[in-house]
Amino acid sequence: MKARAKLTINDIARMAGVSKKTVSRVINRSPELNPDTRKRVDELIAALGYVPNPQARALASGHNFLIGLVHGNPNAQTVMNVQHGILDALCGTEFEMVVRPIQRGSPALLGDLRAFIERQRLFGLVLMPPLSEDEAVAALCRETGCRYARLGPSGPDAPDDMVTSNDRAAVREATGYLISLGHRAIALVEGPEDFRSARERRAGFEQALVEAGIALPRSMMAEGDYRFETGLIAGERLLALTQRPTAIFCCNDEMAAGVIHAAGRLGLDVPGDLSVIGFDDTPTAAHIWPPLTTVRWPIVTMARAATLRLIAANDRDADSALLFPSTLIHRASVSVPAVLAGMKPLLEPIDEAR
Amino acid sequence: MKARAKLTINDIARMAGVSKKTVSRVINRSPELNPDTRKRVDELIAALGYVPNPQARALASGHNFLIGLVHGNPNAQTVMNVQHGILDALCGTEFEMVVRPIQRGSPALLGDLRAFIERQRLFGLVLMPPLSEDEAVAALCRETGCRYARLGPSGPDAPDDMVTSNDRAAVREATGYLISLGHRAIALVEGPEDFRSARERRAGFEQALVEAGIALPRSMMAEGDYRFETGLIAGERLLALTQRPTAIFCCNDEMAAGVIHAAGRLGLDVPGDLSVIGFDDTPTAAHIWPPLTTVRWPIVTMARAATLRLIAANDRDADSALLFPSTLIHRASVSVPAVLAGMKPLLEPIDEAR
DNA sequence: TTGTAAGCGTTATCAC
DNA sequence: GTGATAACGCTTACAA
Repeated sequence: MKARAKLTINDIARMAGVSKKTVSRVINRSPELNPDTRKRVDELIAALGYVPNPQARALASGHNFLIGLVHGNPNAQTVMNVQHGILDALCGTEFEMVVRPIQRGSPALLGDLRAFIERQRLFGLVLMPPLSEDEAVAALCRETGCRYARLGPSGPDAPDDMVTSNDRAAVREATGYLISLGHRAIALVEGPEDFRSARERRAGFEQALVEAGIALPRSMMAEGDYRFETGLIAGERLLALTQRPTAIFCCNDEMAAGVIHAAGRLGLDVPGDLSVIGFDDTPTAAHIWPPLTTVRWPIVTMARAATLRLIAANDRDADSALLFPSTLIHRASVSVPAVLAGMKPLLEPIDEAR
Repeated sequence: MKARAKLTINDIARMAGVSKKTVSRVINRSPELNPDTRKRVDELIAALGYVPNPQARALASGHNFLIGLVHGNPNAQTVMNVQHGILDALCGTEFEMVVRPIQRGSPALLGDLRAFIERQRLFGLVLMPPLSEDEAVAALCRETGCRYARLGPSGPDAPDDMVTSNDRAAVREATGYLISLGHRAIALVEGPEDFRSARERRAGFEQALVEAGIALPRSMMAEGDYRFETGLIAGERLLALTQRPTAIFCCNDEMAAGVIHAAGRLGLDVPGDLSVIGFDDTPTAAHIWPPLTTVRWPIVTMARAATLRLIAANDRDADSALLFPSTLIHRASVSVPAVLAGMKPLLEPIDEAR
């Protein structure tokens, strides 16, 4: 355990009575090696606690044992969750995570990213939305020889190497749940158009309404950008409608919190006067009053899987799942619409999840 | 701009007609250099877009241009804010940020940390609470020659190289505000004892009560650990008291959200029946209903200042402020106690901050 | 003030 | 299978 910082490959080579190249082969798990030699060197390395110097490896091999996380995501909790997943996967390996925020939509994006990759000699990059949806970024990675793993919602336009969750199906289910409770005047607070997640979630919402034969007037759809403030504004507009919605599906939790906020300002009771469902299951969702019914996207698991795939030496390790299921988390922000309260439920009651 | 990845110090040296050592001196801003030579080389470097290879520098010099963020902090938003501040400071420099979570209280902590520092040859470490309060960690940094910057609340036991905010004074002010509104039955939800912030905040609370001559029975103090759930439990206990508090100060926002949650469950109106103040001004604080009055700790600014201090080449840059003021953010979770409502205010009304 | 030579600790090349 | 020897691109002595 002691003096570990001073041990070099030369020490190991000398003590094992082999050349440094052989030790290098052991370290790098080269297939062409006598099993006995490997075992002997491996044991010596373990006994002495030798750890190869990452800087020297980086210089000699041309790539660093660094996984980059580049994000331009507005949601702090999502970024933290992704970091969590990455670090989970990296724990116990020789890799470290380096984080770099980027200005979404900046013209310098590609240049900065290239400089980042080349300068740090990144081993790989984890891309999260909305960057994961940018084909130019993926192309840059391929060109620079930097591996990458993408995280995002599935969908017809999703690349097939992406680690995904099925947002559309999840929202369809959530909306279907509202319908099953008797809601008919259901509004939607959308996310930003340039996020595939926003488009997928809207598609799921629309699909559920179509299947139930419910019309969706334009007035029942409000734009948002995934931030609280836009949820607040959207909520105030929707709740001022003559035909006020009895339920609102929001494309993420922050905006749902904004809608609940708007309801509070107007003196409306949630869920008595208005049911609300969000998406993401951020901590805020559980901490607001009433607790928010929402869709849980298994982002930590997905980030872990993506990272494992990234650092997998062989393709055998990489054949893990690519699609992770989202689940509806039932809390207190949803109920039967007031006009139906006290009446016989239209359908069987829904079991509480978890 | 092109082929920047291929340029080496040798190319620059040859083209500038100097030795590579001279180029190295230019890169490293060595003071002993002919200004003309420096200018000439500098211009060539700029013209060619040459960027020194960080891996080679790391290997040769023994330290990497990496700033580590080690955290065992339970609050995701705080961690994100610190990352924000660090990256702000690092933007435009040659440094990158590498993040590493640690298991707080783990016996392997010091060993892991040492391995991390030595393996990555970290240039410096940003320490946030509660790690910033651990003298053993600071000692380890000194021993390994890794610079460090500490973030945390000021206080009698705070080291004087720490970048601080004055939690005690801020809480004293916040509590004084409650008292000035007429509250007398004021409860406290504490943070974990091993965080100095928790101790300082309690001290500020107690000080305010003492100054106003208000007794603080043990029953009016509830333990918490900075997480929502403990705030919920504390709130339920405090609100079940025969002498129910009319105001509760919570040592952070998450626990305040828990208390508001508990009030909601009991059918109590906030702020009508209960005023609540939190600490941190996380996004959740603004997003819950009612919006939470809270203390804003300038954590992003502090992290930025700490990082600038860390990477400052000369001490001239490091003489920036060490103490950053916190401010009380007035929102809707506080009002005059119900028993006094409608009566003449005891004091002048308080201006809305911001 | 500047240059020369010797590393830093690995991996790559190409013999054996 | 294994081992000399040369990179990798830079910094640090130590000269000049």
